[in-house]
Amino acid sequence: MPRRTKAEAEATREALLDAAEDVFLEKGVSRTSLEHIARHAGMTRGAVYWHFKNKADLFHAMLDRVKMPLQQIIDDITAERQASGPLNTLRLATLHAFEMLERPRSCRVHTILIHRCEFISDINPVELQNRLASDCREVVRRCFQQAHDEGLLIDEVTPDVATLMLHSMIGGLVHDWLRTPDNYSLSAHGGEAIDNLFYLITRHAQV
Amino acid sequence: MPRRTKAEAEATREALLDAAEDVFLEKGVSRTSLEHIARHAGMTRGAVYWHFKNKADLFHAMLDRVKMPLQQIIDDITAERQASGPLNTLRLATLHAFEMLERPRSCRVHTILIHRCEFISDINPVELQNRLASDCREVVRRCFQQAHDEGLLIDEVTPDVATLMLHSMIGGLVHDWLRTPDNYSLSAHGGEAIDNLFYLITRHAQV
DNA sequence: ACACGCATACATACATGAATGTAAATGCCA
DNA sequence: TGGCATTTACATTCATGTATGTATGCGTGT
Repeated sequence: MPRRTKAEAEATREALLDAAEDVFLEKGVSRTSLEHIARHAGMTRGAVYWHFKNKADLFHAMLDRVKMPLQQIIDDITAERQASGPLNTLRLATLHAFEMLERPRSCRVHTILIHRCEFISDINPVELQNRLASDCREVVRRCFQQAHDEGLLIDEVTPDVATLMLHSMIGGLVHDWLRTPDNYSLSAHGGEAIDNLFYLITRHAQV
Repeated sequence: MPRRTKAEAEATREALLDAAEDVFLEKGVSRTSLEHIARHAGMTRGAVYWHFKNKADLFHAMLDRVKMPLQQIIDDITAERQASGPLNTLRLATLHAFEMLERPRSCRVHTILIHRCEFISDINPVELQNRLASDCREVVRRCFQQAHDEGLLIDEVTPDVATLMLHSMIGGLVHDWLRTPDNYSLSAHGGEAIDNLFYLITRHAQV
């Protein structure tokens, strides 16, 4: 059994995570055995246990390889708050999250999270999503509140309604797209829907 | 083992399906054993196998107990096409689907389908959802096309964009709600978002 | 109405395979 | 040489599907 360098061990760990992405995506998390992941990576099951405590640990490590789209939106909003106005901030943050999500690994991992897993030991993917959704909704609502206070939203749309509409549309676009990510571009289609929504709720100068 | 009457046997079958809903919801489909379902129903595993071929068969029977929200929308649109104008037809169909989804069994079964299962033998829940989504999108798009042809949509919104927005919003609202169905009313919140969307895309008389 | 025999609707037993986690072995390199 | 990063071996549990057992309902004939 050749002893490995640190770099080689790290490469093994990455190979296992890559394999997990592929196999989880293909078979779903529950029906994937650690043996299968190991073989897919050209290793044995012992190597999986050397690097990860169990399937849940492996799953967590896989999730940590990407940033959640809603977390991406929160970060962008927080970072760009003063940059280009609240509505544009929101819009750009959403479009950016779509772009990030279209990266192969992000797409894979999020498909697994949304469509390929139920519970993993003590991990509840639904709660994970819920927490992020709540956080994001709050950040978005504050941004819409600011837009409203600055008179940028049309009168008929409150910050709460705007938040509800944007948030649900993002969720629907992402879930739909993740079901068949090769069929169309999230950025293009999703971006179009989002741009239209912002157009509709934005107060335009009267001419 | 006393032989049961036909009515009793049917009651057993229903009890098993009820148990499946409860246990699948609690533990996810993959991690639920048929033994657990049987016990939950006060039966043994033999009873499950008498009534259902396997877990997939049981799962299918459970799904057949409810109508999918998107199928509900398709049916309503098809049935009410000439009734009250395309936009109102769409709107009412959507609100109706939300109402139906709020029924306890519908809520349970859809939560299981969306958030509690990966693959079940040869069943792919994602494909199931995809097929319905495609069908519904097509029906909705035709309805929006009709509205557009009758000059009911504002100029800036094409039937395709309207379809994309409505469809993704419905999806997002439903997915979000199913994660915490006890926290708020889908009909109320979802209905509000939908009403606002229709308000925004409808051409209003100029005064 | 009653008796009989078959079939049903379960409960229980059996056989098997798969997956997990842990322990022990391995070989190489710092 | 010791220890690391793996491979291999071991022990156990769980879940599945199938086979078998059981007591009664049901249908039919008298």
